[in-house]
Amino acid sequence: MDVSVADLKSCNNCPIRHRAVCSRCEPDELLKLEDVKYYRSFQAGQPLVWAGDEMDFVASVVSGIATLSQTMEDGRTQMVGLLLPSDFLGRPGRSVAAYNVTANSDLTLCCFRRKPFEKLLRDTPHVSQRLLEMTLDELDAAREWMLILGRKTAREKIASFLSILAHRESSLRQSTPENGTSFELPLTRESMADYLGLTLETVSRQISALKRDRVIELHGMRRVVIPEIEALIAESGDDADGGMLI
Amino acid sequence: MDVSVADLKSCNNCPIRHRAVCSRCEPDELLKLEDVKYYRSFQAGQPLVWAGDEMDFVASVVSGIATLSQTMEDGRTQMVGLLLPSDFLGRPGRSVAAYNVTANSDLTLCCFRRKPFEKLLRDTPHVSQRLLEMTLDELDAAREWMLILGRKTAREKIASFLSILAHRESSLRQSTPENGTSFELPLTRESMADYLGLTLETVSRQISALKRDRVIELHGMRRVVIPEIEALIAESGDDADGGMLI
DNA sequence: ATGTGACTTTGATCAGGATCAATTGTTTGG
DNA sequence: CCAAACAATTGATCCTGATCAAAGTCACAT
Repeated sequence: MDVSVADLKSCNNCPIRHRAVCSRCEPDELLKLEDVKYYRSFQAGQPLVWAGDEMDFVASVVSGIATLSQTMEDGRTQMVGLLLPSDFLGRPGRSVAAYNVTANSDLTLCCFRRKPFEKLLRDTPHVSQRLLEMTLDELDAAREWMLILGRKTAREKIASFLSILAHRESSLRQSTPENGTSFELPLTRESMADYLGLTLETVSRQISALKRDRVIELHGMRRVVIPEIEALIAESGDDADGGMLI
Repeated sequence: MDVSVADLKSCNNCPIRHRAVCSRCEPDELLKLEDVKYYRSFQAGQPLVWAGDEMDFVASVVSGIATLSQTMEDGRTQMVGLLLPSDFLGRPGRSVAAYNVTANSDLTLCCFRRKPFEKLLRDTPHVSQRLLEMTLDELDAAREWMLILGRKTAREKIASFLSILAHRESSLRQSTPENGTSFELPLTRESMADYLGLTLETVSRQISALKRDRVIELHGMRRVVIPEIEALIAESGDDADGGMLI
């Protein structure tokens, strides 16, 4: 799924064209966007912005995974956002980053200079409407996440996270999760811990426990197979299906 | 701070006029809003909507406090939103409520029928721009809240919550929190527990502990006095000041 | 192949908060 | 003024997940 920068001169064959903040744009609006856009790439693990930094751009994630996180003085870290391809980074109207942003894999961003983008936001309703929609989706995801953080047990947290990933995996194929679905874990144990408000040891133990109980299979350390999606959802503590956060 | 429905026929003397979703509207836009608006009042404790219900309106909170919460089958509850006067309830483009909404005090809403409001959103940029801004603020608040839920100790959670309230209290007076600030707790111990991902017993114990340690004073069960705001913030685990969520 | 460093697993112990249970305090309405 | 319902406090005990520690696995460069 790697996308080389060379492929991206034009928006026409952009892989996130149909979901990103620009998805509703008419051809003439796209032209205005192209004027202020540029691509940047980052290596896995690289910090992108620190909370408090000046940030003179906003961006769409083109490929790879970025995370937003907050850190307390003593080092405790909580992830507060997971940015996947087509997700939007930055806040119009604010020039100072509120969170640490890290490239969790090799990452390509489609950046827009902030000032011109803000003008566009005022002038082209298709952009601001899409951004509103995306922000509302993110808010829903954040609220689902709050239930996970505040009320779920460690096992339920892991099962919820895995069923979110399974759901997203199958939604890429425009289907619903089915038995035998498999995917790569996009995060290390430590990042999962920061996502779920756990320690990395607890994450590891609970993954081992789910494996022992035959709820999941592990092939290598990263590839997960879900033999029975219903069983996983049952472990997540959700009645229907573990929230379609992402 | 009670507002009788009779006072509100016109938007001109509306108490939330300057902060609500309508705050950027021109007089002619306000007229369109007035066409589709109506007021509803609820008593303290009354459930307003259940997750899954049809919801044919969106609304601004005029006075009182409403909460959004999610419940698991076994009854575990997590509050995911706290709606204060001027906050917006409901999601344009979605007719089914995603959360339980409860009136936590006597409550007055300024409701808009959903369909006409959505049309307005498309036609009047001032409304959609303001809604985007409010949604981004809510997302920031949700992310601050995620740090509290995922990584803070019970004592830090209570201290964070109290310093948020202190901050909001003094922001009503357009100042920063100062020593001797006092305010009423707007929630019961149980609601605080649902907010913070704790049990009501732990909430009670930690409030008692903060009182014992002279970080706060309690006058009656609900009125809190903060003798030294810095001391409270230090207990919250935040470096600067415990997040200006609300 | 060997070593290095990052990542992961597993074990032993501890502590913070949950749970269960009993009182006490506060409103409300008769 | 008292009963009843609700809200809050406090105590005793238990258990989940954190912490401290060690060893195992993997990818990769030399």
